[in-house]
This record gives sequence, C-alpha cells and structure tokens, in this order.
Amino acid sequence: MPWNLNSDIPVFIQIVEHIKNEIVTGKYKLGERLPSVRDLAFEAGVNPNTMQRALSELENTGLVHSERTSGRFITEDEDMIKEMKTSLVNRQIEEFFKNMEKLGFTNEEILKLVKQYADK
Amino acid sequence: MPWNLNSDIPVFIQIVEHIKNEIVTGKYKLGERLPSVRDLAFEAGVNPNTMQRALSELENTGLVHSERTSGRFITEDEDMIKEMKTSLVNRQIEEFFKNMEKLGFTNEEILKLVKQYADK
DNA sequence: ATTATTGTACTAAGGACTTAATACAGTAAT
DNA sequence: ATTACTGTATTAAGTCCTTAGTACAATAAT
Repeated sequence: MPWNLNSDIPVFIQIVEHIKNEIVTGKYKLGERLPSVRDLAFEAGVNPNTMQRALSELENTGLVHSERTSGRFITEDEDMIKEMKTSLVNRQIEEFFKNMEKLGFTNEEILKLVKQYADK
Repeated sequence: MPWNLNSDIPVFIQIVEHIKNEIVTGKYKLGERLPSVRDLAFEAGVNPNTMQRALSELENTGLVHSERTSGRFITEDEDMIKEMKTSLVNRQIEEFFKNMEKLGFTNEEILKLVKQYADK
C-alpha cells in the first residue's frame, strides 16, 4: 500500500496519521512488532531520521512502545486503540462539517450532499 | 470573523482558502474591491509579504485581479465563482470519504455516522 | 564469540515559509 | 502640486522540516 505523502503538511505528521490508521483498522495486531525504523523509512521513501521522528511522536500517544534493542511494539491495550479510532473518526466528521459550514451549507444540505455521493 | 490560522499548513495557503470561501459564499460581491494588502495582513495578523503571496496565488485562479495602483477586485464572472464553489465542495466530500475509508468504513457506515452527527 | 540488527543521538547542509525593513512607480484624494 | 495609498520588489534573518552521514550501546542471531 502506497504511503501517498504530499508536501503541504510535514511528512512526519502524515506518517503518524498513516500508522495510526493502520493500527486502528487492525492491520497491526495487539502486541505485534513493527518493522524497524530503517525498514519503515525505506518503505515510505523517507529518511530514517524522519521516520524516527514520526515513531517518536507516535510513542507519545501510547499506541506503541519501544524496546530499546529489539524493536517497537503495538500496545496490548485494546480499549486505547478503540478510543483512538473514535477520536480519529470524530475529528474527521467535525472537520468535514466545519469546512462545509464555511462553504455556507446547513446540516440538512450537507446530509443531502453526502447521501448523493454515497449512492453514486 | 477570526482567521484561525494554524501552523501545520503554510499560512499563505490557509489564507487563500479563507478568501476563496468568502468569495464563493458571497461575502464579497461581484467586482467588489478587496481591502489593501496591508489592511488584510493586519486583519489576519500576518506579515504583508505573506498576504501578498496569498493574494498573488489567488490571482492565478482568476477569482481576483489587481489594478496596479487602485487595488484588487473580485471577478465579474459569476460562473467562475459557481464553478469554484462546486470544486471546493467536491474536494471536501471526496477528502472526507477518502479519510473515512482509510479508517475502515464503508459508504453505508459513513452515511449513518453523518446522519447521527447532523441530527445531534 | 562474532556478527547483524535494534533504537537512539549528533552534526551539517539545504530548502521552504515567515517576518522585518525598505523602496519604488503609478494613481487617488486633497 | 502635494500627500496618501496602491501593488510590487528586494534583501536579510530566523525557524522548521528533511536529508545525509556517522556513531554508539544493547540485544538477537549465528
């Protein structure tokens, strides 16, 4: 799966979001080991330093933790992952509505547009 | 109305989006004159150079044009504005669905979540 | 035991964005 | 005619992000 990184937003932030998505959608299982910093960097096509920074940020969320010399592992805390997914979903929806309201649409109009798009 | 600029995305891009929104929602009328670069910069709380860059970008879209010494003016082309609005709306919806799909949701699930949020 | 791999740390360089401080020519207002 | 305002251009400095290259200690693999 391509990483699809663009340049408008810092790459390390996009990487954090990408891996968060993979965790909350179950592509990584509980306690599973992540590929090494260098391997992930190669896969994503970025410098290892950039990947290291992203993973370091990701660690602050508690979703992953590092074992100094054996690798990085996904949390065993299933509730934390569920909460993260809820949080990400809410952020998307709120952001979407906020942006649509800036374009002058009411909730009803937004819902109608979404229906049309979903049934396309 | 506050400009609500953040730091994850270049400020000049956020300004372009902000003014685009104001144009397509009719806060600026056809042919209306924009405030000066310096006034807009003060209002947005950014450096005049940054505002100048944003306005220069905006000019490339054709939505505004500058009269060398009297100011900047909104286009008289109503169709262009309508097309821009449609384009912005489509981008929002597509981006929203793309992000929700990355979180593992189907179109039906997305629609359901949006309904819940719209009726809150 | 030796080798490879792990996360981590550090310095240096380049690029993009932003701010700051000026400056200029042309137009509007007086 | 003079003054104020317009968009525009330029140079310099500072910050953040990214890449590159190197290095180290601790563990895993052999």
